[in-house]
Amino acid sequence: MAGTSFAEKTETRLDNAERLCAAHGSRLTDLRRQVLGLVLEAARPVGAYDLLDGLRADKKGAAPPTVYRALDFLLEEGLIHKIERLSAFVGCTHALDGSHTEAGHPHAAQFLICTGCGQVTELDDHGILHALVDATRHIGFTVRHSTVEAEGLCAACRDAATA
Amino acid sequence: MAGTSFAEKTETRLDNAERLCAAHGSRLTDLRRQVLGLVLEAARPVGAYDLLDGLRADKKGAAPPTVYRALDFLLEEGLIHKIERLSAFVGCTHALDGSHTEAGHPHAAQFLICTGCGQVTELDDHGILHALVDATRHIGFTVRHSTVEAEGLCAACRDAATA
DNA sequence: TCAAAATACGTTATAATGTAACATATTTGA
DNA sequence: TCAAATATGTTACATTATAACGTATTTTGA
Ligand SMILES: [Zn+2]
Ligand SMILES: [Zn+2]
Ligand SMILES: [Zn+2]
Ligand SMILES: [Zn+2]
Repeated sequence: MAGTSFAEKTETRLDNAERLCAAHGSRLTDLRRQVLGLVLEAARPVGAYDLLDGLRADKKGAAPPTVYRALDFLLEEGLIHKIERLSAFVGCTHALDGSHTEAGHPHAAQFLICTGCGQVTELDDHGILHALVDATRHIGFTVRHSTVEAEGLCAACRDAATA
Repeated sequence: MAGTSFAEKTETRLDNAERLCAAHGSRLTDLRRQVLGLVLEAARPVGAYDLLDGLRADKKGAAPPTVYRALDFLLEEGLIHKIERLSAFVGCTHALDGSHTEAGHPHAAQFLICTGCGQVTELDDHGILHALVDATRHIGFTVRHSTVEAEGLCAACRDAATA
């Protein structure tokens, strides 16, 4: 009926997402919920075609527009982010786990991509955003949306490398 | 012989690029010089396949790997940057115009993309980089490379919009 | 100088990512 | 209940990028 079922933790986050959508007057349909679930269950950023494979376990013959439309919706609702350098998607921890029940609108975030283990960490650092706005204001540029992605090594991978 | 010839200003920058390469022990070959010239003459970020079309004016039958290899070289030399959100390339003003004759190695930069006119401005703002490093250090993440791209309106387009 | 090694380029084929366009189904609201 | 809006299915295609292998050129050192 509602397709695949996910781990409990994921279902909790999906329920959070559903509430956020309802609060915006939008609908987290079964399909969108399923795609979001697939994103959340992945330990790492997932590509659109990996999601498509996941979807096909349930809905044979699903085609790219199906997954891209769901992703567009989830991006607009601020439930996921796209990592541009990887052409891949991650759940928004801010919206789905945070105590910020008011969240769910697109927000500025920063992503730390570990080239060792592939993990991506989401930051929501005001200092970075301020520095960006400061630097752009005095040349008259108005920032509407920002992409900040850093590649490097997480603490665990750095320790493993120097050991 | 050396393919297309470019505007004087471009040739000057190409000569700068050639000096930077020589200083690194690498070679700005005719092909690479031509691709860099095409990037520099474009008023805006250029896609790889637009560059390929440009190349074909001179070398009929050129294929994608030709242009991608040249782009890879130019990226490694720090002579151009890739704008991830646009899958397109721009010359590095820092390396090619700057008084920084020591430049030419990849450096952290920030890009302001105007959605009105398509112009891209390169910043080299230490405050942004510091904010990023500060925010990541205390969670043990080591930044190796950063991508910072902001979309919005440049001063001219903002004025035109509010007029 | 000349051959071996390294570097750069040519060529073909294909992978990976993303959309346009139009048909059908479902939901919403008067 | 029926029209409008929203969501999904389906086909075909556009765009971006790379793998693999062969040839040409340049560099290096004997
Ligand atoms: Zn977020
Ligand atoms: Zn790691
Ligand atoms: Zn630069
Ligand atoms: Zn503008």
